[in-house]
Amino acid sequence: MSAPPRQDDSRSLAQQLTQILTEITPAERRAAHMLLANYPVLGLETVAEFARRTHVSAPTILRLVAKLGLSGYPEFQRCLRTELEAQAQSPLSKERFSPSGETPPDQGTGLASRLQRFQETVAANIAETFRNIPAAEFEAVVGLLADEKRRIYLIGGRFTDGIGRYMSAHLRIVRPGVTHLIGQADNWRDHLLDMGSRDVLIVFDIRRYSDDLSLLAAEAAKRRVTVVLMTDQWLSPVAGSARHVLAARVLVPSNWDSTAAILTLVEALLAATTEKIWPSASRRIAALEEMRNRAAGPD
Amino acid sequence: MSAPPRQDDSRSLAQQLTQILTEITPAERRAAHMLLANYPVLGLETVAEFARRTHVSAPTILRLVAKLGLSGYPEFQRCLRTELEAQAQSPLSKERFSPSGETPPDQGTGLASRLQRFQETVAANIAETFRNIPAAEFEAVVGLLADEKRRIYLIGGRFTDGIGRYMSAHLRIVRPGVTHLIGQADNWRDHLLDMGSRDVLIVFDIRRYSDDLSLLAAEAAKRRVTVVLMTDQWLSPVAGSARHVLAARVLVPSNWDSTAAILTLVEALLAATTEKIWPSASRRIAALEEMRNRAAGPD
DNA sequence: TTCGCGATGTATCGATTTTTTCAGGATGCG
DNA sequence: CGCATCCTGAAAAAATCGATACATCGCGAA
Repeated sequence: MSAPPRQDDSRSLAQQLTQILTEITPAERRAAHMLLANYPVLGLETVAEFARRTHVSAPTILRLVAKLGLSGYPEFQRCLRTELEAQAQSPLSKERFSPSGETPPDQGTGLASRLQRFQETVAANIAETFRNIPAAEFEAVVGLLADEKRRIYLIGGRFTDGIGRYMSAHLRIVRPGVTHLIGQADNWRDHLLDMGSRDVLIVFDIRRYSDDLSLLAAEAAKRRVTVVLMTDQWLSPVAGSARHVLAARVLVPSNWDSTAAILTLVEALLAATTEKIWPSASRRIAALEEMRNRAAGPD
Repeated sequence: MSAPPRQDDSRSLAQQLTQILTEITPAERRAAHMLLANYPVLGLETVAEFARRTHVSAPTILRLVAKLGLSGYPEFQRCLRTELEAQAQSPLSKERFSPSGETPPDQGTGLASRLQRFQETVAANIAETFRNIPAAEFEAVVGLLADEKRRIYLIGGRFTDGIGRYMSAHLRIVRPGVTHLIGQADNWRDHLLDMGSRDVLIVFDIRRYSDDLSLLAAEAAKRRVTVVLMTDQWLSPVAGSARHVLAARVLVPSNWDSTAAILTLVEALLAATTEKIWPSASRRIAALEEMRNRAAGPD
C-alpha cells in the first residue's frame, strides 16, 4: 500500500488501537477488542497464546501489531511495558482508558493543576514505595537502629545529605552513638578506622550516584560493618556492599527527583525505632530536657 | 504426606519474595530488591534485560526464580501476568477506606498495617496541604526564588535544617547567591549585617518552635528583608515577621511529626522555580558540569 | 598457608518464539 | 458464473530466549 499516514504513535496503544479499529480486518478486530478488554496483560503473552485466546492465528496478531506502526511483536511488548511502568508511577491518576475515546479531563498547564499533579505523583510514589517494602527488611533495620550497643553512622550524597541530617537529629535524641558523617572523601576515612562489625553505616544515595559513597560502603563492608542503603528505584551501586536495602520511588514531573518517599521511609523507621526502645528513649529524652532547662534557666 | 517443599505459593510473588529475602545470596537479593521497586514490570522483561538492568548475570535471575519454587522463567512471568490480571479486575480494590460500615479487614496492630496507616496519613497530609495552599502565596515565593538579583538565605531548626540544606543544595545549582545558615545563634548574627531589603530569608520552623529563629526573623524583618516561613499547621511565631507563609500538615501516628509535606512543598517550589528560570539555569548547570568534568578529567 | 565451598559470571546448547512464506478459501463484482 | 482481490491460517525458517555446564573468584576454616 501507499505511505502509512502514521499520525502520531505518542498516544497510548489502547487509544491508537480504538482509532484503527474500523480500518482493520475482522479477525484483527476480534483480537484488538479482546486485547482492549484484557489490557494490557493479554499483549504480554506470547504471540501463540495471544492468538489462541483470541481464536485467530499468530500471523493475524503480527499483522495487527504491524498496523500499529510497530516494527514487531517485541517492540509491541516493550510499548506495553513502558505504559505499565508509567502507570505504576502515578497509580492514583488511574488513567482508566475510556473506550469511547473520551479525552481525559486533562492535564491543564496552569499552575494549579500542575501543582496538583505534582502532589498526586508524590503521594503515589509514597504509596507504591510502601506497598513493596519487604517487612522483614524494614524490621531488620529497625532492629539495628534500636540496638544501643551498636554505633550508627550516617552519610548522604549532595541531595540526600539533608535527610541523613534529619535522621541523625532524631536518632541522637533517642539513643547514643549516632554520628553524621559530613564533608567529602577525606573526612570519613578517619571514621572508617573506628568502625567494626558491630557498627552500622546508613548510606543515602540516589541517582547520579556518588562514587565516593560506593567506595566508602565497600570499605565499610570489608570491615564487616553492617551497611544499610536508602536509595531510589534503580538502586545505587552501593547495593553491592549493603546488607539491607530500602528502595523508594523518586520520579516526579520536575527537573529534579523527589526524595519525599525516602523521607517518609525514614520517618517510618524513626517511628518504629522510637517505639521499640521507648523505655530507655523516654528516660533519655527526659534527661536531655532537664539539661536544656538547666542551661536556659540561669539565663 | 511428608512435608512438601513449598508450603504455599498462593500469596503474591512480591510477598513471597520478601519472605525469602534473607535466605538468598547477595546478587539475588539485589535483583529481588530491584524487582520489588519496579514491580512487576521488570519481571516481564526478558531474562537478559532483567539481568542487565539489575547488574547481575542471567543465571542469577534464573536461580532466584527457582528459589521462588517456580519451574522456570516462563512460569514466573505467567504468575506475574496472572497477578496483574487479578489486580486489574478489582479496579479500586485496595487502599480505599470505606467511610461506611464495612470495616477494612485489618486495623490491626501488626507492623504491616501500622506501616500502611503511616503511609496513608502522610499521603493525606500532603494532599491536604496542597489543597489549602494559596496559589498566590506559592507563586509569590517562586517569584522571589526566581529573581537572581536577590540573595537567598536559608535556615532551619533542629529537625528542619535538613530540609533547608536540601533546598539550598538544589537552589545553588540553578541560581547564584544562595546561602545556607548553619550553627547556632552566633553564626547568623554576622550574616544579618549583609542582608538588605532586596534579600530573602527562608525560615523552616515546626513545633517546639525555636526562639532563636524568631529572633533572627524579627531582626531580619526590621532590616526589610523579605522573610518566608515554612512551618506546620499551627504556625510558628516567626509568622509575625514573615511576608509569606506556607503551612504544611505534620501530624502522623508517631512520636514525631512528619516533615514530608513540607519537603514536598519545597520540591514543588524547586520544580516551579527551576522551570521559570530555565534559560539561565540550564546555562548555569552546563557550566557547572563542565567545571566538574574538567576537575575530574586530568585524573 | 592451603583447602574447600558457595556464589557468580561466561559460554554454549537446546528450546521456544517470532517471522515469513505460501496456499486455501471467502467475498464481491462484473 | 467466473475472476480478482483480499483475508486467513498452516507450516517452515530465522531469530531470540531460557537453561545448563563449567570456570573463576572470594571468603572462611583448618
